[in-house]
Amino acid sequence: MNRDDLLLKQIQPLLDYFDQLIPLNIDEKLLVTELFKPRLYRKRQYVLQEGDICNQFNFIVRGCLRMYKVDDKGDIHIIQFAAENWWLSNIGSFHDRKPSDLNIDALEDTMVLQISHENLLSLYTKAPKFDRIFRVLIEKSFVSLQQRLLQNISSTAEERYLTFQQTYTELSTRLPQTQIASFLGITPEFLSRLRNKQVKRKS
Amino acid sequence: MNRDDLLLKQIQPLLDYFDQLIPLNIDEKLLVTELFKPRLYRKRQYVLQEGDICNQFNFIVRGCLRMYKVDDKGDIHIIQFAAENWWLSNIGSFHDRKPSDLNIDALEDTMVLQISHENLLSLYTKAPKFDRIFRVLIEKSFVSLQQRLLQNISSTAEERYLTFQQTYTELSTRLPQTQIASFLGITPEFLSRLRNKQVKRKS
DNA sequence: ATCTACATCAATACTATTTCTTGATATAGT
DNA sequence: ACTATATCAAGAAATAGTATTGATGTAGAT
Repeated sequence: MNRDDLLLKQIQPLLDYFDQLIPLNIDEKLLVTELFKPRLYRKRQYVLQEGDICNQFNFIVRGCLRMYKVDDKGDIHIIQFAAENWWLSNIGSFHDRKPSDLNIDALEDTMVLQISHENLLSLYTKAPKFDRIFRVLIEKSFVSLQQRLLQNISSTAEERYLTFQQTYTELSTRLPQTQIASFLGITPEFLSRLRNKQVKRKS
Repeated sequence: MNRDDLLLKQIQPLLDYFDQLIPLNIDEKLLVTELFKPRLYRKRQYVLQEGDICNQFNFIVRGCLRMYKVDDKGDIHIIQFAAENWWLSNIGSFHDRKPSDLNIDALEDTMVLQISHENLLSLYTKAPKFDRIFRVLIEKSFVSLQQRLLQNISSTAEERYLTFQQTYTELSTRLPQTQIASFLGITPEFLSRLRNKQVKRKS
């Protein structure tokens, strides 16, 4: 397999993703292949560190990232997980070119396809279809964020955990409970007790 | 503690380091505080990746970095370790602004203070004393590099290991043997046998 | 005032990952 | 042939990460 084939194989999941939203023509596919770069992050590695400007828009090919805020007490609050075929970046920092107050790091070894701010602008210019694609994609993220907020203001931890299990079935078994707890906004101990209750109820 | 105090506390080890070489006046200290940025790298995280231009000069506050070359076979050869109060960067790449053929990554969670190429030039211009400081500091690195080379062309693996133990007593217990082996240019297995021999000889 | 939904702390248990050791066998240079 | 070293594979040991449990505490709702 030569260099081009390898690159194509790495980019394929992203092309598939776009194609499913809105079919691409060959020129658009070529553009994507040019402008997105594959990159491997290893477990625990930072993708974005507080204080830096978020310069990449990330599409996850495999693995899992988390975006979180560290509060004054030093506690971590996970805003979002992103696994296969999800997008993640600090959109605020990315668009306004201002230092990020959030961190992104890898919960597993993670392969992403990333496009820089500059290249994304150039993509929009050269192929306006991507304006639409990225609008759709951000709307999707927006909706799931809204649901999460709603959940948070209206439900107990137990209900939130249940919803999490239903919405992200795979993640709920794949990720360490500590991470899920931090996502739900409870302590790992309490989550452990909730799960215990679940198990007992079933038997 | 407010933001400025925090920053000052983080920068202090570097100010102390400079002060010990050549005392700084208040303006110079202020410059250092402005131009060096603290940054945390996590274990295994890249500080510099082959192909990128080395844009930072790093002072290690705590933790440990390694700089290494990956050869055609994919084997790793460690050129330098750098722990507390040492400097590390790919000077060739840094000065000539050309892609690095070496990698730097973190063996432990590591806090560095780093100055960008641009800011270092500006530091030299604004406070020429730093020309002297950085000359001295590079001379020190140069000397230890020379000694290492001499060792390598003139000694057996066993002798090299002994010298390593004497020169970097702490590192020789702190770092995994795999890393030390790669630094000495032998296999971890062989290092294990050398150590075994040492232990037996003592008893 | 007490009940519910959570938190905190500490100890322990469990699991996975990393690191080290050992034996067997091979090779290149003196 | 001997010495210094490598390679490969298996297993042991050490460390780090994750989960569970008990005891105790607290704020807000009823």
